[in-house]
Amino acid sequence: MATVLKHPSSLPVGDVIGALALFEGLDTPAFERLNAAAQRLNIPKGKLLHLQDDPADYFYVIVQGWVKLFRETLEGSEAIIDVLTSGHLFGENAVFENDCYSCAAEAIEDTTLISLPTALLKELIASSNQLALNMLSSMSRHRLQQHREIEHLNVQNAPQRIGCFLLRLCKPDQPVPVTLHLPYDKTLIASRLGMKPETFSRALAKLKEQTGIRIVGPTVYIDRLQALVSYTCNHCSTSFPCDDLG
Amino acid sequence: MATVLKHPSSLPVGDVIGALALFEGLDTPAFERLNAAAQRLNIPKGKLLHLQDDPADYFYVIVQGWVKLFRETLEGSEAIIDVLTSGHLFGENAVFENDCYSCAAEAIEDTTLISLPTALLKELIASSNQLALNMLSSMSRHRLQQHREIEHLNVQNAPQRIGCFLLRLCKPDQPVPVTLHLPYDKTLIASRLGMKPETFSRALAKLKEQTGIRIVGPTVYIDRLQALVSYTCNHCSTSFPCDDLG
DNA sequence: CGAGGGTTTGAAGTGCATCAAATAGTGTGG
DNA sequence: CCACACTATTTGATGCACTTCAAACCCTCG
Repeated sequence: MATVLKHPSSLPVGDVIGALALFEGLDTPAFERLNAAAQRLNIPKGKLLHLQDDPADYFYVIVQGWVKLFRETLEGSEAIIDVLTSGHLFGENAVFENDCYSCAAEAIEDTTLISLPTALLKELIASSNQLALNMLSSMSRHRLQQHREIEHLNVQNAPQRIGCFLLRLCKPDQPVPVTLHLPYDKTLIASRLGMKPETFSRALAKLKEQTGIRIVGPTVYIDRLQALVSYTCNHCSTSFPCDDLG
Repeated sequence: MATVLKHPSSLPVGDVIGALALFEGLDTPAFERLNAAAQRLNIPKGKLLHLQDDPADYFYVIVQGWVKLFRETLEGSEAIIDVLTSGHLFGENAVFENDCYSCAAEAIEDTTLISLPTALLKELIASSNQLALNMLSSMSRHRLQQHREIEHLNVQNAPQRIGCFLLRLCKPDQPVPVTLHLPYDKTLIASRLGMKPETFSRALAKLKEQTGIRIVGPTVYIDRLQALVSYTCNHCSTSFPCDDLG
């Protein structure tokens, strides 16, 4: 397991925090306090950040890298709840949950985080209505996202879930043909989509055959976007481009 | 389809609103405005309340009855997102979503609702930090609930999902042996748990055989709670009693 | 080159869906 | 109170999708 990160971000902590939608419109004193309490962390791939039900003293902003949130059963099987990257937060809703994390979190790539005390967030939310509103809006987006997740698990089959995953990687203004790079291991994407690695591999092959996409290692070429959309989105209540979390 | 409700609730609108955790600690003027804008609605079973993406002028409090929230695909298959009853709210997060509903809603039993204008909620949230905090706490609970839902779909098989559903119907202090009444149609429970009615029927039979529960029509007797818990909860990260939404 | 993890492929099994039909339950009008 | 219609539920037979177990392949990195 690497201890040296490949691409440590060098942005000042304040800039990262300042760019977050969550802290938009926050008054200067509050912002200063956040800034003073923020710590930058470099986390190697594979490192466990916290377990479910751990006491939550800090929440995190991802500067760069990837983090998976998951729940693990007594039997050892795990369900991935979400996989997050730059600009996303996690652990922040512990504030409303007995101050414990509701999921375990693990860095799945070398990752740079900023940690902030949950106690401070709690205090600031209570005193700043602006911050509370931002938080509400962020939660609401997540909630919508979760609704979609549940729908996907129910109504889409394996190749369609993969198609949907690929489409959500497409930037809205990207020119056809689209070239994508899978953001993390196929095994992990599989788990993220609620299937086994073997199933993922076979389902991807089927998707390729059905929609004419080409796959070279971790790179995917989508020559006919429309073919992918019509194979995938007819089985979903939201159609492409289904705007993802900001 | 009945037009007359069986058990129309007769509680004054103000009492119902006043009892909601969402409006706890709200100041009197705000409360008065809500009260003045509230309307009681008697909805017959089967009535569609709104579709996904409909403009959301009102959100609703369930006084009594059952409402399902769902998403429907172009192909006609539907995914149930949640099934709600007395004291639950729905439609309120449209406030953060372009003022449109993110799910369709349908009364699945004769139901009494109170409708409130989303515009008013939006305004009150912006001016009352207390209300914003209450809303955050409600959303956070829902979010946790959704995480569990995703986990269940991923790691539990059909009989276990049913077992989990039954356990969540048990009141925490209920004496063993427990007697439960299924709150709505088996077909609907099936869909709620992401399976077909035929599968539900067979899975329930299997659960019965495995855990010694007895089933008489819509009534379930749980003689050995522990048997049910151990069959069900070992495959989940949360153990009984997994406190549900308040 | 060789070790180890990620990925693919093959063969066999399981769980759930589907289609079809029987049965039970409920509300209706006579 | 009964016969009927209609819906909810169960049961049976069959098929498909996904999983499981096993082995091969590939790629990276020391």
